[in-house]
Amino acid sequence: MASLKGEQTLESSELRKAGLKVTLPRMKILDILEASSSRHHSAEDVYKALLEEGEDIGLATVYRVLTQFESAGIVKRHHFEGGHSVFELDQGTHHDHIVCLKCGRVDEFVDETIEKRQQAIAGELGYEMTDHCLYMYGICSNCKDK
Amino acid sequence: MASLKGEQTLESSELRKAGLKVTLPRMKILDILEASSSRHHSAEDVYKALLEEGEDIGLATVYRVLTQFESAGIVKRHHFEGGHSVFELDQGTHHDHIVCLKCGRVDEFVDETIEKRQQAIAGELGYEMTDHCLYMYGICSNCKDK
DNA sequence: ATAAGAATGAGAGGCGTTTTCATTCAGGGG
DNA sequence: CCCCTGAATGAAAACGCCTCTCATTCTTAT
Repeated sequence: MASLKGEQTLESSELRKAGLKVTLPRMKILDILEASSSRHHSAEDVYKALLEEGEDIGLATVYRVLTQFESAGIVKRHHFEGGHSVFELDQGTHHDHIVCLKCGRVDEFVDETIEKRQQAIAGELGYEMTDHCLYMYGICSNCKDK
Repeated sequence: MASLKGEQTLESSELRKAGLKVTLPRMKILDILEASSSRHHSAEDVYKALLEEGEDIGLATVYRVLTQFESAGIVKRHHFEGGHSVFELDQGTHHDHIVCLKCGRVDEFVDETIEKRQQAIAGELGYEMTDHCLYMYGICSNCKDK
Protein backbone atom coordinates (compact mmCIF):
# COMPACT_ATOMS: atom_id res chain seq x y z
CA MET A 1 0.00 0.00 0.00
CA ALA A 2 1.46 3.33 -1.01
CA SER A 3 1.84 6.07 1.57
CA LEU A 4 1.96 9.74 0.80
CA LYS A 5 4.04 10.70 3.80
CA GLY A 6 7.32 9.09 4.74
CA GLU A 7 9.69 7.21 2.45
CA GLN A 8 9.90 7.94 -1.28
CA THR A 9 8.04 5.21 -3.09
CA LEU A 10 8.92 4.13 -6.57
CA GLU A 11 5.61 5.55 -7.74
CA SER A 12 6.16 8.97 -6.28
CA SER A 13 9.55 9.35 -7.87
CA GLU A 14 8.12 8.23 -11.18
CA LEU A 15 5.48 10.92 -10.92
CA ARG A 16 7.98 13.59 -9.94
CA LYS A 17 10.21 12.58 -12.82
CA ALA A 18 7.27 13.17 -15.14
CA GLY A 19 6.71 16.63 -13.68
CA LEU A 20 3.44 15.64 -12.05
CA LYS A 21 2.52 16.50 -8.51
CA VAL A 22 2.34 13.53 -6.19
CA THR A 23 -1.31 13.07 -5.32
CA LEU A 24 -3.23 10.18 -3.92
CA PRO A 25 -5.31 9.52 -7.05
CA ARG A 26 -2.22 9.45 -9.25
CA MET A 27 -0.42 7.08 -6.85
CA LYS A 28 -3.39 4.76 -6.62
CA ILE A 29 -3.92 4.61 -10.36
CA LEU A 30 -0.25 3.88 -10.91
CA ASP A 31 -0.52 1.16 -8.26
CA ILE A 32 -3.38 -0.48 -10.09
CA LEU A 33 -1.68 -0.35 -13.46
CA GLU A 34 1.42 -1.95 -11.99
CA ALA A 35 -0.24 -4.49 -9.73
CA SER A 36 -2.94 -5.85 -12.02
CA SER A 37 -2.35 -9.14 -13.76
CA SER A 38 -3.67 -7.94 -17.07
CA ARG A 39 -1.73 -5.29 -18.88
CA HIS A 40 -4.56 -3.59 -20.73
CA HIS A 41 -7.09 -1.50 -18.88
CA SER A 42 -9.98 0.68 -19.92
CA ALA A 43 -10.67 3.77 -17.85
CA GLU A 44 -13.69 1.95 -16.47
CA ASP A 45 -11.52 -0.98 -15.41
CA VAL A 46 -9.28 1.32 -13.42
CA TYR A 47 -12.25 3.13 -11.93
CA LYS A 48 -13.86 -0.13 -10.79
CA ALA A 49 -10.60 -1.38 -9.31
CA LEU A 50 -10.39 1.83 -7.30
CA LEU A 51 -13.92 1.38 -6.02
CA GLU A 52 -13.11 -2.17 -4.95
CA GLU A 53 -10.19 -0.88 -2.93
CA GLY A 54 -12.57 1.54 -1.27
CA GLU A 55 -10.95 4.57 -2.88
CA ASP A 56 -13.30 7.43 -3.60
CA ILE A 57 -11.81 8.66 -6.84
CA GLY A 58 -14.04 10.07 -9.57
CA LEU A 59 -14.19 8.74 -13.09
CA ALA A 60 -13.27 12.17 -14.41
CA THR A 61 -10.05 12.03 -12.45
CA VAL A 62 -9.25 8.61 -13.82
CA TYR A 63 -9.58 9.93 -17.37
CA ARG A 64 -7.57 13.05 -16.55
CA VAL A 65 -4.79 11.10 -14.90
CA LEU A 66 -4.59 8.50 -17.64
CA THR A 67 -4.36 11.25 -20.24
CA GLN A 68 -1.61 12.96 -18.24
CA PHE A 69 0.21 9.65 -17.92
CA GLU A 70 -0.03 9.28 -21.66
CA SER A 71 1.48 12.73 -22.24
CA ALA A 72 4.17 11.93 -19.73
CA GLY A 73 5.01 8.68 -21.49
CA ILE A 74 4.00 6.53 -18.52
CA VAL A 75 1.21 4.75 -20.37
CA LYS A 76 0.31 4.07 -23.96
CA ARG A 77 -3.22 4.47 -25.28
CA HIS A 78 -4.67 2.02 -27.75
CA HIS A 79 -7.86 2.09 -29.82
CA PHE A 80 -8.93 -1.50 -30.16
CA GLU A 81 -11.99 -2.36 -32.20
CA GLY A 82 -15.08 -0.85 -30.67
CA GLY A 83 -13.60 2.59 -30.45
CA HIS A 84 -12.97 3.14 -26.76
CA SER A 85 -9.51 3.59 -25.31
CA VAL A 86 -7.38 1.01 -23.58
CA PHE A 87 -4.30 1.88 -21.57
CA GLU A 88 -1.16 -0.03 -20.71
CA LEU A 89 2.01 0.85 -18.86
CA ASP A 90 4.65 1.98 -21.32
CA GLN A 91 7.57 -0.38 -20.83
CA GLY A 92 9.54 1.57 -23.36
CA THR A 93 9.59 -1.33 -25.76
CA HIS A 94 7.25 -0.98 -28.69
CA HIS A 95 5.08 -3.96 -29.52
CA ASP A 96 2.01 -4.81 -31.53
CA HIS A 97 -1.14 -6.64 -30.52
CA ILE A 98 -3.28 -9.55 -31.49
CA VAL A 99 -6.73 -9.61 -29.93
CA CYS A 100 -9.08 -12.57 -29.58
CA LEU A 101 -12.52 -11.55 -30.78
CA LYS A 102 -14.21 -14.14 -28.57
CA CYS A 103 -12.62 -13.83 -25.15
CA GLY A 104 -10.81 -10.53 -25.46
CA ARG A 105 -7.42 -12.04 -24.72
CA VAL A 106 -4.55 -9.88 -25.93
CA ASP A 107 -1.11 -11.11 -26.93
CA GLU A 108 1.83 -8.92 -27.75
CA PHE A 109 4.64 -9.35 -30.19
CA VAL A 110 7.41 -7.53 -31.98
CA ASP A 111 8.65 -8.38 -35.41
CA GLU A 112 11.72 -6.69 -36.74
CA THR A 113 10.88 -7.49 -40.34
CA ILE A 114 7.55 -5.71 -40.07
CA GLU A 115 9.02 -2.76 -38.18
CA LYS A 116 11.63 -2.20 -40.87
CA ARG A 117 9.15 -2.49 -43.72
CA GLN A 118 6.89 0.05 -42.05
CA GLN A 119 9.65 2.61 -41.82
CA ALA A 120 10.55 1.99 -45.45
CA ILE A 121 6.95 2.34 -46.64
CA ALA A 122 6.36 5.56 -44.72
CA GLY A 123 9.48 6.95 -46.33
CA GLU A 124 8.46 5.89 -49.82
CA LEU A 125 5.09 7.62 -49.40
CA GLY A 126 6.73 10.81 -48.16
CA TYR A 127 5.59 10.54 -44.57
CA GLU A 128 7.48 11.22 -41.41
CA MET A 129 6.08 8.48 -39.23
CA THR A 130 5.31 9.44 -35.65
CA ASP A 131 3.43 6.37 -34.60
CA HIS A 132 1.98 3.16 -35.89
CA CYS A 133 -0.12 0.35 -34.64
CA LEU A 134 -0.75 -3.08 -35.98
CA TYR A 135 -3.77 -4.86 -34.62
CA MET A 136 -4.57 -8.36 -35.63
CA TYR A 137 -7.91 -9.90 -34.75
CA GLY A 138 -8.73 -13.56 -34.61
CA ILE A 139 -9.68 -16.51 -32.48
CA CYS A 140 -7.15 -17.67 -29.92
CA SER A 141 -6.19 -21.29 -29.32
CA ASN A 142 -8.44 -21.59 -26.26
CA CYS A 143 -11.55 -20.38 -28.03
CA LYS A 144 -10.84 -22.34 -31.20
CA ASP A 145 -11.42 -25.67 -29.44
CA LYS A 146 -14.89 -24.84 -28.18
CA MET B 1 -28.63 10.31 -61.29
CA ALA B 2 -30.11 7.01 -60.19
CA SER B 3 -33.71 6.24 -60.89
CA LEU B 4 -35.83 3.81 -58.96
CA LYS B 5 -38.09 2.89 -61.84
CA GLY B 6 -36.90 1.77 -65.25
CA GLU B 7 -33.60 0.19 -66.09
CA GLN B 8 -31.60 -1.79 -63.57
CA THR B 9 -28.79 0.40 -62.38
CA LEU B 10 -25.52 -0.99 -61.21
CA GLU B 11 -26.32 0.18 -57.72
CA SER B 12 -29.66 -1.57 -57.53
CA SER B 13 -28.24 -4.89 -58.62
CA GLU B 14 -25.45 -4.53 -56.09
CA LEU B 15 -28.06 -4.01 -53.39
CA ARG B 16 -30.17 -6.92 -54.50
CA LYS B 17 -27.11 -9.14 -54.60
CA ALA B 18 -26.51 -8.24 -50.96
CA GLY B 19 -30.05 -9.17 -50.04
CA LEU B 20 -31.04 -5.59 -49.31
CA LYS B 21 -34.21 -3.97 -50.54
CA VAL B 22 -33.66 -1.28 -53.14
CA THR B 23 -34.58 1.97 -51.44
CA LEU B 24 -33.81 5.56 -52.27
CA PRO B 25 -31.57 6.17 -49.23
CA ARG B 26 -29.48 3.09 -49.97
CA MET B 27 -29.12 4.04 -53.64
CA LYS B 28 -28.13 7.59 -52.81
CA ILE B 29 -25.60 6.57 -50.24
CA LEU B 30 -24.05 4.09 -52.61
CA ASP B 31 -23.95 6.85 -55.24
CA ILE B 32 -22.04 9.12 -52.94
CA LEU B 33 -19.54 6.49 -51.91
CA GLU B 34 -18.84 5.69 -55.55
CA ALA B 35 -18.86 9.20 -56.94
CA SER B 36 -16.82 11.02 -54.33
CA SER B 37 -13.19 11.75 -55.07
CA SER B 38 -12.01 10.74 -51.62
CA ARG B 39 -12.31 7.13 -50.64
CA HIS B 40 -12.75 7.53 -46.89
CA HIS B 41 -15.96 8.95 -45.49
CA SER B 42 -17.32 9.46 -42.02
CA ALA B 43 -21.06 9.06 -41.52
CA GLU B 44 -21.22 12.83 -41.16
CA ASP B 45 -19.48 13.28 -44.51
CA VAL B 46 -22.08 11.14 -46.22
CA TYR B 47 -24.91 12.90 -44.42
CA LYS B 48 -23.65 16.33 -45.46
CA ALA B 49 -23.19 15.22 -49.05
CA LEU B 50 -26.82 14.07 -49.06
CA LEU B 51 -27.98 17.41 -47.72
CA GLU B 52 -26.05 19.21 -50.44
CA GLU B 53 -27.84 17.14 -53.04
CA GLY B 54 -31.10 18.18 -51.47
CA GLU B 55 -31.88 14.70 -50.23
CA ASP B 56 -33.81 14.57 -46.99
CA ILE B 57 -32.23 11.50 -45.44
CA GLY B 58 -31.76 11.25 -41.70
CA LEU B 59 -28.44 10.73 -40.00
CA ALA B 60 -29.81 7.62 -38.31
CA THR B 61 -30.50 6.11 -41.69
CA VAL B 62 -26.98 6.89 -42.86
CA TYR B 63 -25.57 5.01 -39.89
CA ARG B 64 -27.98 2.14 -40.38
CA VAL B 65 -27.26 1.82 -44.08
CA LEU B 66 -23.49 2.04 -43.64
CA THR B 67 -23.65 -0.69 -40.99
CA GLN B 68 -25.76 -2.85 -43.31
CA PHE B 69 -23.30 -2.22 -46.13
CA GLU B 70 -20.53 -3.32 -43.82
CA SER B 71 -22.33 -6.57 -42.98
CA ALA B 72 -22.99 -7.11 -46.66
CA GLY B 73 -19.32 -6.60 -47.50
CA ILE B 74 -19.98 -3.50 -49.59
CA VAL B 75 -17.95 -1.19 -47.35
CA LYS B 76 -15.17 -1.57 -44.83
CA ARG B 77 -15.18 0.28 -41.52
CA HIS B 78 -12.00 1.72 -40.06
CA HIS B 79 -11.24 3.15 -36.64
CA PHE B 80 -8.60 5.76 -37.23
CA GLU B 81 -7.19 7.65 -34.29
CA GLY B 82 -9.84 9.83 -32.71
CA GLY B 83 -12.29 7.04 -32.22
CA HIS B 84 -15.02 7.65 -34.78
CA SER B 85 -15.65 5.38 -37.72
CA VAL B 86 -14.60 5.92 -41.32
CA PHE B 87 -16.04 3.95 -44.22
CA GLU B 88 -14.70 3.06 -47.62
CA LEU B 89 -16.03 0.97 -50.49
CA ASP B 90 -14.70 -2.54 -50.23
CA GLN B 91 -12.81 -3.12 -53.47
CA GLY B 92 -12.07 -6.64 -52.40
CA THR B 93 -8.35 -5.98 -52.26
CA HIS B 94 -6.96 -5.68 -48.78
CA HIS B 95 -4.71 -2.74 -48.03
CA ASP B 96 -3.34 -0.85 -45.07
CA HIS B 97 -3.39 2.85 -44.29
CA ILE B 98 -1.12 5.70 -43.38
CA VAL B 99 -2.85 8.78 -42.03
CA CYS B 100 -1.50 12.33 -41.81
CA LEU B 101 -2.13 13.65 -38.33
CA LYS B 102 -2.17 17.25 -39.56
CA CYS B 103 -4.37 17.30 -42.64
CA GLY B 104 -6.12 13.95 -42.39
CA ARG B 105 -4.83 12.77 -45.76
CA VAL B 106 -4.94 8.99 -46.10
CA ASP B 107 -2.68 6.88 -48.28
CA GLU B 108 -3.06 3.19 -48.91
CA PHE B 109 -0.53 0.49 -49.49
CA VAL B 110 -0.02 -3.22 -49.53
CA ASP B 111 3.19 -4.95 -48.60
CA GLU B 112 3.56 -8.62 -49.21
CA THR B 113 6.40 -8.98 -46.74
CA ILE B 114 4.28 -7.60 -43.94
CA GLU B 115 1.23 -9.64 -44.94
CA LYS B 116 3.22 -12.86 -44.85
CA ARG B 117 4.86 -12.08 -41.52
CA GLN B 118 1.46 -11.35 -39.99
CA GLN B 119 0.08 -14.71 -41.00
CA ALA B 120 3.17 -16.40 -39.64
CA ILE B 121 3.01 -14.57 -36.31
CA ALA B 122 -0.70 -15.28 -35.80
CA GLY B 123 0.06 -18.95 -36.37
CA GLU B 124 2.97 -18.96 -33.95
CA LEU B 125 0.78 -17.44 -31.25
CA GLY B 126 -1.97 -20.00 -31.83
CA TYR B 127 -4.46 -17.62 -33.39
CA GLU B 128 -6.69 -18.11 -36.35
CA MET B 129 -6.56 -14.63 -37.84
CA THR B 130 -9.82 -13.25 -39.14
CA ASP B 131 -8.78 -9.69 -39.74
CA HIS B 132 -5.96 -7.29 -39.25
CA CYS B 133 -5.28 -3.65 -39.73
CA LEU B 134 -2.10 -1.69 -39.81
CA TYR B 135 -2.43 2.01 -39.26
CA MET B 136 0.57 4.24 -39.48
CA TYR B 137 0.38 7.84 -38.37
CA GLY B 138 2.68 10.65 -39.32
CA ILE B 139 3.12 13.93 -41.13
CA CYS B 140 2.73 13.84 -44.90
CA SER B 141 5.05 15.54 -47.36
CA ASN B 142 2.72 18.51 -47.84
CA CYS B 143 2.41 19.26 -44.14
CA LYS B 144 6.09 18.70 -43.44
CA ASP B 145 7.12 21.78 -45.42
CA LYS B 146 4.95 24.21 -43.49
C1' DA C 1 2.68 27.47 8.84
C1' DT C 2 0.91 29.92 4.89
C1' DA C 3 -0.32 31.40 0.54
C1' DA C 4 -1.04 30.44 -4.48
C1' DG C 5 -1.91 27.62 -7.78
C1' DA C 6 -2.81 22.94 -9.14
C1' DA C 7 -5.69 18.77 -8.61
C1' DT C 8 -10.00 16.74 -7.43
C1' DG C 9 -15.13 15.17 -7.32
C1' DA C 10 -19.63 15.66 -8.88
C1' DG C 11 -22.35 16.65 -12.22
C1' DA C 12 -23.37 18.85 -16.54
C1' DG C 13 -22.23 18.77 -21.26
C1' DG C 14 -20.48 17.01 -25.80
C1' DC C 15 -20.00 14.01 -29.52
C1' DG C 16 -20.59 10.07 -32.27
C1' DT C 17 -23.61 6.49 -32.58
C1' DT C 18 -27.77 3.50 -31.67
C1' DT C 19 -32.46 2.78 -30.35
C1' DT C 20 -37.42 3.70 -30.22
C1' DC C 21 -41.57 4.37 -32.36
C1' DA C 22 -44.89 6.06 -35.42
C1' DT C 23 -45.11 6.60 -40.36
C1' DT C 24 -43.90 5.44 -45.11
C1' DC C 25 -42.45 2.42 -48.51
C1' DA C 26 -40.95 -1.88 -51.34
C1' DG C 27 -42.27 -5.64 -53.61
C1' DG C 28 -44.67 -10.26 -53.76
C1' DG C 29 -49.55 -12.24 -54.11
C1' DG C 30 -53.81 -11.74 -55.83
C1' DC D 1 -52.13 -3.11 -61.40
C1' DC D 2 -53.45 -2.63 -56.62
C1' DC D 3 -53.23 -4.23 -51.99
C1' DC D 4 -51.13 -6.04 -47.98
C1' DT D 5 -47.40 -7.11 -44.75
C1' DG D 6 -43.27 -6.66 -43.08
C1' DA D 7 -39.23 -3.96 -43.77
C1' DA D 8 -37.18 0.69 -44.00
C1' DT D 9 -37.26 5.41 -42.67
C1' DG D 10 -37.08 10.09 -40.01
C1' DA D 11 -37.15 12.45 -35.81
C1' DA D 12 -36.07 12.54 -31.46
C1' DA D 13 -34.68 10.42 -27.37
C1' DA D 14 -31.28 7.63 -25.36
C1' DC D 15 -26.76 5.82 -25.04
C1' DG D 16 -21.66 5.15 -23.96
C1' DC D 17 -17.51 7.11 -23.60
C1' DC D 18 -15.26 10.90 -22.55
C1' DT D 19 -14.31 16.03 -21.37
C1' DC D 20 -15.45 20.24 -19.22
C1' DT D 21 -17.00 23.41 -15.39
C1' DC D 22 -16.77 24.95 -11.00
C1' DA D 23 -16.55 24.96 -6.17
C1' DT D 24 -13.61 22.67 -2.81
C1' DT D 25 -9.37 20.39 -1.32
C1' DC D 26 -4.67 19.41 -1.48
C1' DT D 27 0.59 20.04 -2.79
C1' DT D 28 4.33 22.29 -2.45
C1' DA D 29 7.41 26.42 -2.67
C1' DT D 30 8.27 29.97 0.59
